[in-house]
Amino acid sequence: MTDLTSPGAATAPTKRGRGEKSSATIYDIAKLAGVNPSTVSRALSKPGRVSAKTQKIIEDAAEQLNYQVNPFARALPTGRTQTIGLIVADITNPTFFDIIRGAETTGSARDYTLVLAESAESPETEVTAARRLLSTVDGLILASPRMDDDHIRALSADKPVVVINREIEGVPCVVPDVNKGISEAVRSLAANGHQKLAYVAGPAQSWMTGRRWEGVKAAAEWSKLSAARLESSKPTVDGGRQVAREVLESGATAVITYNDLLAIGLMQELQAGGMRVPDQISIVGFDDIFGADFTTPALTTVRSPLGECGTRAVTILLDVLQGHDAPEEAVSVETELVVRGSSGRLLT
Amino acid sequence: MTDLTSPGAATAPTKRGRGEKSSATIYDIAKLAGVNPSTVSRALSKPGRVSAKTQKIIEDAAEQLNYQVNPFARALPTGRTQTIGLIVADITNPTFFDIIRGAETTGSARDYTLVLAESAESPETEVTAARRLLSTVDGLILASPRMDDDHIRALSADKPVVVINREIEGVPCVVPDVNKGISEAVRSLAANGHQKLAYVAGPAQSWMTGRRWEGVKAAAEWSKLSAARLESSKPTVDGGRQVAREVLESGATAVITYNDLLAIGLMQELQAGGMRVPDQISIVGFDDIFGADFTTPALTTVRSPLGECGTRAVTILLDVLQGHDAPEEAVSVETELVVRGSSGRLLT
DNA sequence: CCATCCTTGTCAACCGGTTGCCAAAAATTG
DNA sequence: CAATTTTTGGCAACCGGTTGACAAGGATGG
Repeated sequence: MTDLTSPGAATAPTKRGRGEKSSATIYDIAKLAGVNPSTVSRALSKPGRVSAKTQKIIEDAAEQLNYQVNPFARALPTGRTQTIGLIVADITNPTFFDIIRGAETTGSARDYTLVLAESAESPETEVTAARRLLSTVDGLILASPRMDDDHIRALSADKPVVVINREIEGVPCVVPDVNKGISEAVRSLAANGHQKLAYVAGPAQSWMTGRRWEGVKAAAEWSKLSAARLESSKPTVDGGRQVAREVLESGATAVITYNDLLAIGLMQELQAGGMRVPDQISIVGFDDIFGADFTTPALTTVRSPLGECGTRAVTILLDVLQGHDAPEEAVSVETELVVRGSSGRLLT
Repeated sequence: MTDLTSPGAATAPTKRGRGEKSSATIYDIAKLAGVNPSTVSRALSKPGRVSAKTQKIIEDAAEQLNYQVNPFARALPTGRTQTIGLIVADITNPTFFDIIRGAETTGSARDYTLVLAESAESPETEVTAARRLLSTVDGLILASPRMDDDHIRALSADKPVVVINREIEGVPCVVPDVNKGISEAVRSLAANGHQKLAYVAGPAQSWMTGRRWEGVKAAAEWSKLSAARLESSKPTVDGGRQVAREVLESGATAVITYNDLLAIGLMQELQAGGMRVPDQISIVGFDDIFGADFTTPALTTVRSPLGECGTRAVTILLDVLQGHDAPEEAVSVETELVVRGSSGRLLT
């Protein structure tokens, strides 16, 4: 365990005259070990470039001085910062929590630090934030970016960029393959006697909302169900409540929503209006966010492995940084239906 | 809007021979403006040190070259990075989501970038992460830290540190004042005819769990209720389910839990066992996390303004960085009872 | 035993800013 | 108009590493 209490009082680095504790530099080590600073640099970062003997001496000295590289001094000539940036559209949206966590954990395991920024759903803010981050990180991950393809390609030309939840020609992407999960959902609904399906769409600028609708449409066709597309005002609990009336009017007995928040809001509003879920209407959400199982009944949902998306994105990014090639095709991660209580047999 | 497409082809900075786009330096600007690099540096960072005329010339040149400072080059001599670190105990714990968001938003507004790390509830990991971050950020925020006071003080001696959700002598802290919220909760329960109260505690190493218990005990005494303390295995939904039996056996008709997750798990388990909430038992959570209103009935809870904690912590940190003094006392933010459906009159 | 090659450490330049010190230029004052 | 003070810009050192070029030292081979 790192010992924080001993500032190495014996052979203090002593740089600033005052009592300030400043960390040791490679020059301090060099002096202590009796070699040239550049040798220290090599010993510490170029394995094999220095004889085992000197290596040992230098490492001991470094240890004794409690040396830590100054990341900025290193970054200046090399450009490498051991840092990756992550930009999410909305920090409050739980969809991103898992992505953040996956990215942080994976990065951390490979000694990279995560730098986080939010675009607040604004394409302009996103571009600005991306530009700002790009200069200080080794690579960038964009989760559900709102800016247009060209901007992303421009960033990508500068430094490695990986995109989550969207496919962009020429940029490595990690995208949940919605088809599997959706067909499971639709098949399950069909098996339970449903015939009229509704899809509640998300925001127009989200690439995913269209993708999911296509999946639903195709699966419904295959299972010989009818499918109607309804629009929501915003992809939140509130938005879900607001679309409830439309859902009822559509006559659908099963609803798949763009995301879980919509599903939860919709369910709350329908239940408040006296509808029984799932007896009278089945509701299936999307993503399996935190809290999806807090509802009564618990929400059936198509799980997107968001955490894995974060993990994969970081992995790809770090691989690219190490000189590997990025996957040509978008990397797809599997989705699956999680059956809970909000969907089931129709009991009219 | 930032124009990403024009790399300034006309007067390209031209540094690396190859087609690589490297951004312009102050030397490029100096040449273009016909002044010394140091003058450029001053014009760009020391307002007033340079005559208005030269200032203008330099700014124009910078604009034309699409100049951006190199943060590392600046950080090297100054130590300033325009960056703050945030360490949370558990990224998956929704309690921290709001803190993260508050911190990111506030920092961003004052042109600071947020660097995020997780300790995975381990004191050792936390110390390591803190050490690693500390060297690259201007200041550090520790949310519900798990390491001991001395380690925190050691960090604090190095660079400004602000702690959230814990009080430590000599370190600026932001702590929700639980008393107001708790007394509201207990008074409300007493008014609803409850007499036996139980408190479900959280993890022992959490400073907050004790604090909350004391609040509950004091408020119960004041309102002439009995209060029993029960232990949970872990502060999660699962932990809540596991403690349900004990709660029943305690004979309490009202429960206050260390956090919302426990409350939600507890409620699910009790309901699964046939108990009616709130008719037979009232449940009050803590924090008002995302999803607390997804349950049926929606959870009554003592809201901790976590987002505000993040905001306040960043504000204090940046103030300190600007030379202001840190508040002597721990800054306390108000908690309040949010009455929803899970608490109410006892109907036996 | 000397020529040759490989290993290993040193020198010095460089990354891109910041800043103390000084002198030239401008402004103020008598 | 000269003397003095205040601005303003330039010089050069420095932050703490990295790295190409090179030479000294050691091992190997003929």
